[in-house]
Amino acid sequence: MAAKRQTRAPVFAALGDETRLSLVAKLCGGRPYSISQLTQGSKLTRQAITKHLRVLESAGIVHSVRRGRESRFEFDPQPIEGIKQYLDSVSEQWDQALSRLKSFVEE
Amino acid sequence: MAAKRQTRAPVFAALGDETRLSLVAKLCGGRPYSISQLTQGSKLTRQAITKHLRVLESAGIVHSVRRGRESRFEFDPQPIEGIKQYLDSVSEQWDQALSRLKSFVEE
DNA sequence: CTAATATGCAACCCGGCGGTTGCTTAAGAT
DNA sequence: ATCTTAAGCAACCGCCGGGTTGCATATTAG
Repeated sequence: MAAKRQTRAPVFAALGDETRLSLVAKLCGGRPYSISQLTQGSKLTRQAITKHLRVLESAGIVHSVRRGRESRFEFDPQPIEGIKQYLDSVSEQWDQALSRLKSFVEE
Repeated sequence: MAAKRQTRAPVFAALGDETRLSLVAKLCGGRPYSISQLTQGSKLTRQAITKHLRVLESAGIVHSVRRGRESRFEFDPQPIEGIKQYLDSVSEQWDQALSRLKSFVEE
């Protein structure tokens, strides 16, 4: 699974939009929502919401399941876990840099 | 500086680019880098790198300090800590949904 | 002083993104 | 069989983002 590297930028990009963030906020509650349901309350068109959902889907953050005439979207946690790990590694590097600096000053 | 709330989408967007991710990777090591230094090794132009740095700066992830004729960029950890917290809340919601589902199935 | 280095500024190009409108097709409801 | 609701498809639009080139300016080196 080493070939999966360098693929977290699209995940960040997918989350880099307020509309998409609110969609994620709704969907991560566990319950699936149809496109129409997700459009309710939003000032945007159904097609606009659909496009945003496709972006999230391409990033692997959600997936759709056709159910009758509606397609229900469900949350998928793996990509977000992935970027959480990445951010942890960034923080860790930073913390190590800080402690190196501190011990340097102290000596 | 309290009126900064609900502004994590720009942070995600700033990280939604491979070039910017590698800049962050370099800068989070603690050592400041000038624009020319950051351009070294990259196939991009100095101006391209500069633009990326400005994007990161607007998101609060880095800041520049003028030093003589060069401007050195340094990492700033707060915005990334912010989105880490946000992602934690998403994961938490998801986990709670899972456990609710589990206990529902079990009864 | 002069040359070289580091950056800033501005214009420009192109492609993709966010969003809309219009029409079509698929499934339920009556 | 018909009406209605959910969604897909496609074209179109304005705009911003990533990238380049060209030139101007400031600071350091010789």
